[in-house]
Amino acid sequence: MRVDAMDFIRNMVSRDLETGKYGGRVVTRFPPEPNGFLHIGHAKSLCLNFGIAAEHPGGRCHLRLDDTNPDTEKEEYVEAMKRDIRWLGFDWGEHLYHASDYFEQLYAYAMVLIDKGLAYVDSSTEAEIRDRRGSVTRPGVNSPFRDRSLEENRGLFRRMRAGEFPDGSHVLRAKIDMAHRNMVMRDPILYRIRHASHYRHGDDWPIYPMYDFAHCLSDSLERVTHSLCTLEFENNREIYDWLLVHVDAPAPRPEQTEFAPLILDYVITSKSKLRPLVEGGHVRGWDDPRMPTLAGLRRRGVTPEAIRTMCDMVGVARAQSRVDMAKLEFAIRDDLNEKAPRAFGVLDPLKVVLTNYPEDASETFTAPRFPSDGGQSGTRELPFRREVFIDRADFAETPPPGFRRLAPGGEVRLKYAYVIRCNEVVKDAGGRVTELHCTVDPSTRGGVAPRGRRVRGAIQWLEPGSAVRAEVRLYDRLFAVPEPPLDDLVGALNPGSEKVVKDALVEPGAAGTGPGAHYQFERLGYFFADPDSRDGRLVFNRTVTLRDGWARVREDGPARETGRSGAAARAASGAARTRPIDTLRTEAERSLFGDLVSLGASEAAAAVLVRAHDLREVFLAARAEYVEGADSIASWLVNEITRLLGGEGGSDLSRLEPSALADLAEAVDEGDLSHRQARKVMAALLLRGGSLHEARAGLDLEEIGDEGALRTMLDRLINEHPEKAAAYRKGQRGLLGFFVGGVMKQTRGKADPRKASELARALLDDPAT
RNA sequence: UGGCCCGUCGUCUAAUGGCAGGACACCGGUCUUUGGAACCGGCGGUGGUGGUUCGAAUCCACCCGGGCCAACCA
Repeated sequence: MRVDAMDFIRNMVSRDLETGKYGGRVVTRFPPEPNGFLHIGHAKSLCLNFGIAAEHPGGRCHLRLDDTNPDTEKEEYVEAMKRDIRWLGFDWGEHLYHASDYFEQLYAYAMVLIDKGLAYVDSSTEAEIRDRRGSVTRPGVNSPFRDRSLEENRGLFRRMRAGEFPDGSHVLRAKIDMAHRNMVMRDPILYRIRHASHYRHGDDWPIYPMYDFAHCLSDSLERVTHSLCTLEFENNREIYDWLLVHVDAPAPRPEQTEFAPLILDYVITSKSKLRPLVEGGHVRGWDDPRMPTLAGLRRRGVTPEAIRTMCDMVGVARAQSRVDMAKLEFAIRDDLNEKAPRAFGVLDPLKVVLTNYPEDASETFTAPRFPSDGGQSGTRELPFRREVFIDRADFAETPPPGFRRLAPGGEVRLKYAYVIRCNEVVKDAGGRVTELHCTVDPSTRGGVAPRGRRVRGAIQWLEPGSAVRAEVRLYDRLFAVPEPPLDDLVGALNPGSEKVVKDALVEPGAAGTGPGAHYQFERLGYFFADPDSRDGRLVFNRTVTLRDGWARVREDGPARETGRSGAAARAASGAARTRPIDTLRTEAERSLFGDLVSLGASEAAAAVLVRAHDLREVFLAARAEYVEGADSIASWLVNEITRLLGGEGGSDLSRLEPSALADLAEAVDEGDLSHRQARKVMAALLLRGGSLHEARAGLDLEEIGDEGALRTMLDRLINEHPEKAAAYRKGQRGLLGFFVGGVMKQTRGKADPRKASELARALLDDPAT
């Protein structure tokens, strides 16, 4: 299952391929720090990075261990990560890298920065550095070591590398700006001294590069094209680019793009938060089937295909989001439905004596391994005798309305065997049901009901002599609440997240099942043979239950929630009308606002001009040349020009001649130029300056206003889409855009949209026109 | 309190100024030797207020809500 939607990152990659930005190369990377286990959140990144690489001929995805912190990293994590990535279905081929292998080159790059006067050795204490960094609202102050000479910095940094200084005595910092609005840019630390043994390089290095320094340069060294990371690194993009530029990294340089991390309801992925759960014995380990780690998911019985499908379903975007567990569950069931053979399992056995079945008789029924609607085939054997066990949950002494299973005096189908009727309920002294006396209907042998008989319920059963014992572990979500509070995870644990059934029964065919087998125990869910299964002892983990329509009916009481949607509720509460002047805070602003309005600007435009003094000056100058057009001029400035200035194109307000703006506004007001044409002209004016006349001359401003031509196109559209025309006439006004848009498309944007729009409306409203 | 980012059905996500669409969930139906699967149908959304435009989810402004940033972690 592949959901074919191009996300914003794939769009960007396609665009870069078209423009030849990277010479046709597509190189991504997956850069985990080997300090823990990979989890479901990593799966999204894995799918994205490896997915994009696989979608392009020659594309590559590097596996890079980001191992620049010797304190936390271990080889065993590297091995675990490789295993998990392969299991998920991805292959880095020969592209396995380690940031720690770049230490020598990184050191050389640091020297480049020092030589350029862009990095210095700071000998302040950690606390001093922190204090001098300022805060988000307060600028920082320069370190007293900031202006050391090049020689001094070079010497100190060399000695740092030589191991002459103790931990914490010096750091290397970039020299940027201690008052920078972005905290990351306030002279970020590039290197720290750490006399620790690195898992790969032992004691070779007493200094270690920081993430910001190592990451962009590692990307560059590997000639990565698209460096994809999660949203929390947004603020780091600025230092990423700064460093590559200032060390003169070769172009084209890698570029960082951020996407929203995968956050699942009822799940947390923070390694540091998960650790206490493992160490506190709240779970069976990092691979506990309730853990969000890939190892845990695997042990739960979740398949790599299911995880990949879920990632596809979730998509990739920049909006913060929380994903409903139902998506993962859907993906799991969707995959396992095709893969898992069916078997009978009884969790809580209840004895059924078939009083009219001969004491010494027995027979064996054959059941399919997969339902007839599934792809695979095969059969299994089910022995049958006078005594069988059914699940206690499939009997109700006083059945609720709609109950389709066994009840006193009622019938149920023992799947693939017989329809039975319950005649007597036997209880112990405590009133607990101990066995049921039933009779089989011999005419239903094989479980088939004769024509005309409708037996709604069909349940699984097992013959005790042949059934095999198994331990079954029923798993549910680890946490009881969708957003577990990080400060009290233990308190948020779901007490029912694991229920162990020691003496469950499974059908004889499951005997000898080795770890790693998937089953669907009919009507119970999907199960996975745990690694604890050995020496004939069977342990099954419930991966996920089956979708259960009956449970929904039962649990949804009469009071279903029918509250208003969030949006409707919000709309009802807020919604105060705001006038432009109300957005102004000071008296001076309001006074200026009044002046602008009296000069002819609209209130909406005036409120913006009050705040933007550069636009205001252009307004004043242009208005002086076209006084009656003050309103138009203000509007152009506030809407179109602001838009162009905010875009990528390199527009510059200083290039705009006020007189050209005045001329343009006048030309539009007098019908000499359509608004659409004027927008093109405006873009040129902001890019290249000059007069209106010059700008117009350099542009193709052809506009098709010929009614006959427009009419021909519209007639055809209406004839080709009679259902749209009818819907429009029925009140679906939005469809006007379909017809106008069609004309615009056909003319490659050259039709006069106003005329096309008017004509379309006329033709649709009155076909006889 | 500063900077940056983000708000589209309950949830996730499309629509690159031109038909607000898909998936999951939910509801109903058909079918059924799994209250499963499959199939059919339904419900349901552009955070708010103004503005620009022939036309706004998309552009502009303000407001509201959310996230990230002040490790010698990544």
